[in-house]
Amino acid sequence: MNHSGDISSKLRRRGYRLTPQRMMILEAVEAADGHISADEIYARVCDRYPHLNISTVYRTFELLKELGLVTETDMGDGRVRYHSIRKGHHHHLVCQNCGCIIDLDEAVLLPLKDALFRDYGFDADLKHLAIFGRCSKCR
Amino acid sequence: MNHSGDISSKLRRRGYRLTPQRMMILEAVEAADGHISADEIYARVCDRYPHLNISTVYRTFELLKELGLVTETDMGDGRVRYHSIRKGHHHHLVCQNCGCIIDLDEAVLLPLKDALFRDYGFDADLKHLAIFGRCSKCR
DNA sequence: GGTTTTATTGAAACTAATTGCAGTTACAAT
DNA sequence: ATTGTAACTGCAATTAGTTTCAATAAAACC
Repeated sequence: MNHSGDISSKLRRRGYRLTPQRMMILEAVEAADGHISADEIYARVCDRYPHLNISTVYRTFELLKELGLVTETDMGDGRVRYHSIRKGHHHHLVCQNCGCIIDLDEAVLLPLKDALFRDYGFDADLKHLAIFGRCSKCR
Repeated sequence: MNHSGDISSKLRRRGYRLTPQRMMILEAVEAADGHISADEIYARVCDRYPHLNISTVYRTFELLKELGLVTETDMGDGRVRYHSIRKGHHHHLVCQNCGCIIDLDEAVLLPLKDALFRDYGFDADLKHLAIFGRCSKCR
């Protein structure tokens, strides 16, 4: 269940370091079931390791994103949320009226991804996406 | 060329008021060629009408968005940009490596919009969208 | 025109996120 | 084991955007 080994080497191979802060933040993201905000991670890690700065949390997420270990989604509620990539790709339909969130299968977006690649040579990063609109109830 | 008449009635019909601030902000958005940030609008309007508050700019954009007069796009550079709807719909491919922006025809997204409606009953608001990824040069 | 109602504004406080910098520390090389 | 150095951290300041609230002013009604 513990992946700190391969993450550690993944970091080191690129010249990054595995610090206690990073370990604890990564652990907390893996432990979280679902999408979690920087604030929430900060609060959870602070319980056990009080001397942590919120900016370190943001910078760690930046790094984890770069390494492809987490994805970032803006659900439109004013705070960005993060999600471990090991828990699978998925997307969201966010209703602008009632705020409900519908999980979306990746397959629906594949035709778009293909079209962008074919027509524009653009490799779209659709790992995590939120599409806004109106759900069936609110239409 | 002047639309303040029909905008004025559009506002009043919904119980909103046409204030000098709103007129000047809307004028500035129409005059801008392309996407413009709240800051830039604020600076431009302030030249002629110095007693304007930045929060009024944000609130006005919120309102104009609601009325469907402008759209909002996050190009990923840390500030949201606005665009008059009268200058046409379009979308963007934003390269996460070199930062270049490719204009995208609306038609490419129609199949996705249709699929979301058909499969999920979700009416996606794809008026303005930025898709991130890697352009042909940076792949 | 004058009065009233209530949407709107400006100012200031606040939140989420980012940045610059000086001091610290992981870890590779000795 | 010690050292050198570049990566990293905490702190404080900054930025984009939002919210609160008292004062103001559109526009509807007389």
